[in-house]
Amino acid sequence: MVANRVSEVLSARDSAACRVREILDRVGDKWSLTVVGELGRGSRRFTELKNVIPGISQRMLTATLRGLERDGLVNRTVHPVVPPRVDYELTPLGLTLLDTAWALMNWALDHIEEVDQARIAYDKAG
Amino acid sequence: MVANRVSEVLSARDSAACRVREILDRVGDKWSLTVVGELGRGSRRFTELKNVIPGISQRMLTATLRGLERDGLVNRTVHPVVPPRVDYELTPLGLTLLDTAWALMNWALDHIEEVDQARIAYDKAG
DNA sequence: CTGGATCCTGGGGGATACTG
DNA sequence: CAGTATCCCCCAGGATCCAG
Repeated sequence: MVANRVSEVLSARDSAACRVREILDRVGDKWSLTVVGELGRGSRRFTELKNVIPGISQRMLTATLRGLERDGLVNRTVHPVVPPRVDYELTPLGLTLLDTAWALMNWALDHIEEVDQARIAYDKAG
Repeated sequence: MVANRVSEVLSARDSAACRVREILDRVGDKWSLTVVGELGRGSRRFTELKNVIPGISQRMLTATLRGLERDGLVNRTVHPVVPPRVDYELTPLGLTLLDTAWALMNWALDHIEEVDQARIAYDKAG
């Protein structure tokens, strides 16, 4: 439990902490993390992403991709062909997020059971 | 760019992927990550958290702590004294999230500038 | 058939006031 | 001090339609 840079910056209560939270808000939501994780496996088309991410609506996929593109994490490439083809891939900046994104998803994967148990116990006690 | 367990599970399109996203939704939002990060530095009282996390409302702090408690990440201890005193601390499960949470926050901290530049460029081009 | 824009509703989330 | 209750607004996000 080292006191690292994050905790120092956070405890400073300055605007940097606010900015970090702003970035987290963009990059920490489930769809962004999922999309980044999927694109980490390679370039994908819009429909491929939609098919591979069950439960996401077109609207949310579009919005998520736009946000990631705006933040410089994803490149959008339109191929002028018929039928239209749009490829999405991680930028170098996006690649730097990949390990962390996967780490968080791995954590979730590893602890689903424990979280479930905790919820059951909490709801029973409640 | 290794193909790890997460990408395998995600590509399997089974319910596990959905559950992972559910957990991410709870644990990946900015307030939960921020609270976990702060509690990683040690036990905190309600008001201490509120003071140290600028911008959070009582309502959101309460809701965030409740959610983390329900998921077994945070312990809530009420001391029967006047005035009342309530301490929050990470559970062992919560501690397992700490490194990853800090990693994500460190990533945000390290890449604020790049994200800002990307946004400016994107908005200018748009 | 692909990707994007529009419409509309539920609930996330802030501000404020009140309680044990 | 540590919440709960209430009001209210805004937008996340699903359903649907549009363009090429």
